[in-house]
Amino acid sequence: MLDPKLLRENSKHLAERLATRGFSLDVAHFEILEKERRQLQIKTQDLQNKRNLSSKTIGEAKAKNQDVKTLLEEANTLNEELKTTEEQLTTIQNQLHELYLQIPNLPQTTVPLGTSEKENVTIRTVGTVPSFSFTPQDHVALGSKNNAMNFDLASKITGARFVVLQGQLARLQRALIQFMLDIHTKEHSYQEIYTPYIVHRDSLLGTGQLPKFEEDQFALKGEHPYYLLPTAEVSVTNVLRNEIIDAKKLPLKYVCHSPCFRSEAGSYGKDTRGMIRQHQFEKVELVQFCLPESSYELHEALTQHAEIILQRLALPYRVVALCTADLGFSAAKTYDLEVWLPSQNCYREISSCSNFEAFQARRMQARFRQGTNKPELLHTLNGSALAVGRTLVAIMENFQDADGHIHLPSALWSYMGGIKIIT
RNA sequence: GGAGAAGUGGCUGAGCGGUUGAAAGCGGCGGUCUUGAAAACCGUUGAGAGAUAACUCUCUCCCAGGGUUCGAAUCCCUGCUUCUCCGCCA
Repeated sequence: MLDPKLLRENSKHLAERLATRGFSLDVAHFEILEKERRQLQIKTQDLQNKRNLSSKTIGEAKAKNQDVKTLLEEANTLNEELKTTEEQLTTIQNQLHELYLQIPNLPQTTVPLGTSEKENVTIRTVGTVPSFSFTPQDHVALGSKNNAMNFDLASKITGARFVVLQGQLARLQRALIQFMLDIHTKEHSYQEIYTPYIVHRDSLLGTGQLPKFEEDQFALKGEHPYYLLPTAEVSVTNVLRNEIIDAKKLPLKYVCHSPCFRSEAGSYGKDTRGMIRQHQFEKVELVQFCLPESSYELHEALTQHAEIILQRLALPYRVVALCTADLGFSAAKTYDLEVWLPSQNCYREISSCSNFEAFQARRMQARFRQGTNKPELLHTLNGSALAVGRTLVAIMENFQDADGHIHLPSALWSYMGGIKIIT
């Protein structure tokens, strides 16, 4: 959510900045609502004040055993007017709140302008793309050996866009999770955290998945409006919802492994083959809470933390700054990490590292306090480090040999019980 | 799943339906004292919103949402959470 004050004072300017990311704000409509809200609020508060005073008078009169009949009649008339005014105010406040929830974050000033993902800017390219003396297979073909990666089996159990991993591939996925968690906890000093995989509406509202992206979520049937976790960003960021934390404790850094569930509505026909786009996948997520003045510095650092995983795994990748048009709803700035996939002969997203500034914190009322100052909104950051399923795919495809064996990067050997090659 | 109890400020904890935004204690902050610290003493100390050029003033908030009432932290209903007991269970 944007700062309502800022929006009121600068609606035209903000509308221009929002337009760069393809969002059109109806300034006229907004200003009408705001004007109405303001008038109704003043009127309501005035009537409430009168009501409070009159009640006090009645109390005092009663204490002196005076007759309060006329006072009561006056109070009743006042209350009728107050009631309708309050209802009008509530209606308009709700309308405004709905509107606020629909407005995406402002792109930060360094975000490249663009009208489509084609205008994303590559910041750096790391590692060398492998060259093969044979035609490399994709992970689906590689994984079909011994049924180690089995999509038919998954669809028998559940349906399309799920996978069953068996044997050494299942182990490799587990090894990757451990490997990533170890690096972030030991080398980057993140606190490991385990959270529920089911969340309620308020959590999704807090991080910005709702109300706009309802169709991307898996909603659970039952008496509670529960959803499957689309990313640990949701559960971990909401740790500080409605909290005021001591500035001395900042930055707060969490790492969380979780499965992620996405309905992938609207992506029919996209990446239908293989493990790239699934309804369920594993991810290791980094989340940070920090002071506003340090969020951009920490955003760079967090991106580095994700990059280090790719480097240790010897995977070729590039870092891309998303342009205004490609920015996610809640993000002010995002770097995507894209890993090389030989079968597709291109780089594919494996991580997304974003600075949300105060956008999520305002929705969540996540604040900090410095000394005895007034509470202020935190800045939140997060990034995948990494998407585990896609990392598995990248390892299989980049490190295959002519026989279809996978030569594991040395960083994983100890996590695989000494296994260096998956045959 | 069944039966009970409870949810008040950073924490502990009072609070007959009417100057209670809320006693008291702890903690925090400022001060006195002290070479310094501790102790003691004094003062101060919630959040959000609106009006105003400003001093200030007003409104809302005692888990959440409804209701009763001129007036609700206090009464009623629903939900959520926590605790205790029973049942079931990885």
